[in-house]
Amino acid sequence: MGLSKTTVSWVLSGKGDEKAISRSTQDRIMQYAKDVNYLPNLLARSLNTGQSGTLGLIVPSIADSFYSQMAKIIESEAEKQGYSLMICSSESNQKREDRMIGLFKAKQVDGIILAPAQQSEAEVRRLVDAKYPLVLFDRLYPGIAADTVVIDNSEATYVLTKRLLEEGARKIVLVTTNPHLTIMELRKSGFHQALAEGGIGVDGALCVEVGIEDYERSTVDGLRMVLEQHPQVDGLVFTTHILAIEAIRFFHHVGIPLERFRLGCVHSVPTLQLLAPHMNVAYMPIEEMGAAVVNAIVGAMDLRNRERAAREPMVFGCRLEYGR
Amino acid sequence: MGLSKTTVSWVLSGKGDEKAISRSTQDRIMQYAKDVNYLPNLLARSLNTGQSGTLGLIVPSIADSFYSQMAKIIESEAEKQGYSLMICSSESNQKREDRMIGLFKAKQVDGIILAPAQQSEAEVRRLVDAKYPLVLFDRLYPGIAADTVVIDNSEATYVLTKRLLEEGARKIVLVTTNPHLTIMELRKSGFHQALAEGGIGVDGALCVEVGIEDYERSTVDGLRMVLEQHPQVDGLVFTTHILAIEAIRFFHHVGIPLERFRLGCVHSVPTLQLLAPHMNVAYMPIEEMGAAVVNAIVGAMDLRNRERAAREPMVFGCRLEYGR
DNA sequence: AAGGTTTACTTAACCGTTTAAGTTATATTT
DNA sequence: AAATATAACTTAAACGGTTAAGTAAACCTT
Repeated sequence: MGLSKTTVSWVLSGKGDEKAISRSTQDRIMQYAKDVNYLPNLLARSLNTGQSGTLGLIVPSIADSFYSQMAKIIESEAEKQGYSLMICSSESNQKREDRMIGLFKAKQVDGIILAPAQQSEAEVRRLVDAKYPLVLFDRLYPGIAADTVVIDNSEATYVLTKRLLEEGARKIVLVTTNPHLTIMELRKSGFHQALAEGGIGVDGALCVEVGIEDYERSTVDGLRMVLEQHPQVDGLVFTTHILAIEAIRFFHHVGIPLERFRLGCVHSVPTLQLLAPHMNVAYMPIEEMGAAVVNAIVGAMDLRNRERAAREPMVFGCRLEYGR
Repeated sequence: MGLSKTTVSWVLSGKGDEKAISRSTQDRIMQYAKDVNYLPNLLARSLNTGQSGTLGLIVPSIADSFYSQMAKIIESEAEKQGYSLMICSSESNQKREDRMIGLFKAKQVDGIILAPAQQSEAEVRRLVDAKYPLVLFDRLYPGIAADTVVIDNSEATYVLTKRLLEEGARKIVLVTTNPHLTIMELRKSGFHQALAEGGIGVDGALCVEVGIEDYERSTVDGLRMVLEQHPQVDGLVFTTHILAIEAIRFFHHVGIPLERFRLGCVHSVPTLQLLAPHMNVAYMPIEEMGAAVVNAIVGAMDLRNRERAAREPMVFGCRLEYGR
């Protein structure tokens, strides 16, 4: 074209007027770009500017409806802010997660949004120490000063359990999983608190802890055992929809009518209320949390290398929907 | 360190011996890399090598369980082959999809895996013409010579419909959506063929076409209308699980017992068989399709710029699971 | 008419890698 | 002892952009 790449770069990035490039040259460049379907090489641009315009999202399982919905919201929120999103699924595997964090760093993503697989802190702490823009969600790391977005975990089970008590349940089982996660401890403590306030001793609190691998069998075994030992169980609180579905499957299978139990569940899927119309559900506010996550990561990126105040987790209340 | 970056680059990329770098120097470099937690800048590497080691995946909706499961499989298959995956959700929006294709090209992804939002060919054809490595799935473009992975769409509804006929259904409604998609035409034609072979005139074939936006209302309205006009309907074939779930919700809501109908559905979710135990389901072989997609894209990348034979779509049969 | 501004560009360095093509000192061959 | 090979590196260019600094001509000022 007989023009330096500087001129072309200026024009294409909209600095033509500012840099006093003549109208005719600008038009010529724009026309040519259109003709050859020019697309900038974003790798080159990022290498130069140090910003990739990409956020990384790591979730335990993209096939889980909660995380895939979050991913959807986060992607659209990120797009609004001019960022694109790389999504990876750690499959609840710490090794994979660590590899993915490394990959994201190597690919120079501007910030990482992470719902960690386990409660392990090592890699998370390294990110924080390196002042890498990071937002955690659906997990709590009490000792780590990273922005965090969570639901009010103890409140969710607290309100659900209270509700079951109001409905007349007297012998309630908590069905939970991943007990090493802080969020699950909190869900358990909300359950306990409601029981205590309801005049039911926490000592007698029943709890089925389901292993996350082979949770199908594990749920069935746990339920069978607790129901054998405590036939008078009349309420079930599930800490996640997956457990509720497995339990429903089990009850269908063995022919125990669901109506025998008052039910509560943290989070849900569209079919759950069809399966158990009297299920009380604490819905996670996915849209709000997705927006909060993206706002937080953008904030963290703006403040990169400046001092960040150690912030309190952003805690979102759940929307309660009562079963009939 | 007092060494040229060439030396360092060679050692770090494992060419130390080949390039005759002394053991002590190699050790020193490796040790230093470990000490400073060195991570290569993959942008720079990609800029240089022309390969980003990244595949792009665009699905109509990452929150849809079919696509999120596919995404999960594709990601793990891609990882096996040494590629990482960028996932984007077009939200069934052609503009968004086009933007994402552009973004992927600009980010120099090595290949694009696409389940297009609409039947529109323009952008897809441009990719093919530019010999951009591309694999399509869950969509058919009869005129386009790109690798394609689909289920046997007409077979799926054909077998399901046959099954309903065997079960004694005589007045079967097809509940479908997105009629402009070739895959949906095929599903309809499979339905028609089974009816014809079953001695039921295709002329009398009933079909509810649900709009994809506000499909909840649209499903309800369509079902209500067809049941009013044809009270003797005794079978329903759904071209996707979403429609089946909405229909079940509707029947629950208005108090029509599901058992009145023989049921069939293309694809399913774990809760569907709980909701309707007599639902016959044509399961998409997600693992196989995911592996096929990744193998195809890797093949397309290897052949980049060489002539590619115009290939037939890779058609996968569905696994049928009969309701009880 | 000398000096200053503005217009319309170009040069060159840089981002962090890879890689073809040197370079220098030492070891081996004839 | 001269020629040749090998070991152990270094130099410089390239990938495709961005950007600070430079330049030459045209125009404006006093």
